[in-house]
Amino acid sequence: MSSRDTGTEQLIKNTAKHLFFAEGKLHATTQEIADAAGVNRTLVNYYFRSRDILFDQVFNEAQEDLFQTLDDVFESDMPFKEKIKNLISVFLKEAMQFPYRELFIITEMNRHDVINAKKARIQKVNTFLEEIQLEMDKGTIKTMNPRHFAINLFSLMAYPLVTAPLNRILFGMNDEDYSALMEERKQLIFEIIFL
Amino acid sequence: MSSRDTGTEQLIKNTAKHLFFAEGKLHATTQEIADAAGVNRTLVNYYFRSRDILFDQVFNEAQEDLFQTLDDVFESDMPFKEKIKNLISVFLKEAMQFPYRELFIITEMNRHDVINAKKARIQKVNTFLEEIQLEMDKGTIKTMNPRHFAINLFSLMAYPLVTAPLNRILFGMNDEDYSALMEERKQLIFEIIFL
DNA sequence: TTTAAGTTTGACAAAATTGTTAAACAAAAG
DNA sequence: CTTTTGTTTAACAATTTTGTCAAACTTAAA
Repeated sequence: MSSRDTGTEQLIKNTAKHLFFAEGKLHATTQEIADAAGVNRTLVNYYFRSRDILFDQVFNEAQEDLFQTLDDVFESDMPFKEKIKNLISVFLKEAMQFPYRELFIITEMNRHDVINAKKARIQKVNTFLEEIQLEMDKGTIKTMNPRHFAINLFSLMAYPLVTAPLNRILFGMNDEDYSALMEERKQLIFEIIFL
Repeated sequence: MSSRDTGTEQLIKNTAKHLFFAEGKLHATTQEIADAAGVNRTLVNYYFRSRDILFDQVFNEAQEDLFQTLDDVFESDMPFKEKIKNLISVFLKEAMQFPYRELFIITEMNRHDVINAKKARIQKVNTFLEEIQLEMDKGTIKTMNPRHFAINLFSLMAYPLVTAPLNRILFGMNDEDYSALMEERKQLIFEIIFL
């Protein structure tokens, strides 16, 4: 860090994340980011050199944050059911704040050409899948390809928040009502996934 | 139509839809669209006047197509379970071809300021919700807010296709394997939703 | 208080994207 | 064949977005 830190660099980055992940403004311009942050646009270049570099940083941190959250949950020493309950609680909380984070990751992957994950990452996923398989063997959850279990879990958590603007309209609900509906899902998803 | 139809207008629109809905290139430029269609860029202006108008048309048609698909399924005269089986089959097929269509709708809604649905549309949704409620009363499906049932259903169908690029990497699967996994879901989702 | 280093700003330049126009072209109608 | 009408193209213009730079500013250290 430099000798004098005004927090502007973080402010810009956080504002960008808010526009991308929270508001779903997936193609915000540097001007829009600067305006939202209340700073001069050239500061984006001063701190990040270019728009692309800012995007890359946000992209990488989004991935790291997501993986960190999942790792924290899975490397904790709990019985499987507890882990899942915890995962739902933690993930849904983050997803309610940043519903479009995964979407941003996906669309950025589509813009460039798809990257491949680190071996360590894939290993962790496999460990999770094995843990799921173990539960199936125990009979706690319905038998299927463990990937389906993981896919189901994340679909049930993430998608309703992505489609919130559309759902609110179709269901005739305001923000508050819809949030309440999402809260209910913590319990509901757990019940669907097990049993 | 005009006296001489070269099909170029449709070609441009279809190519745009393919970039947006199939490839997830949610912010393709007119040049990228023209290139993908193999036509001169100015034809986009000739046929659509402006980029915005093209986007608006694609947006409206995406919504119409989505709703039409759902209406066709729900206004058909079948028992509930059959309808759902049919919905899964039809929707998943479309979603495999155009995984990002709903996403495009959502992000366009976020770019402008959210529109409100026609009353007729909301009425149809309510009819569907009532039908779900009826099934719950009959005991065919787990009792919950019918909106959850609808949300669960669409989440399980749509999200795995949206996150395909990420999932393929994390699960170490190629396109073919992942498609096979998605095929399996037709049956799987049905089993999760009922019971 | 002067200096030095980082920060912020506005003016400007460059690049990317979109839109316009006139002319060339192609095909159907007269 | 000529005319008419719709289509396509290339050159150009306008706009939007991004990037650069020097000067002004601010604060900490000398």
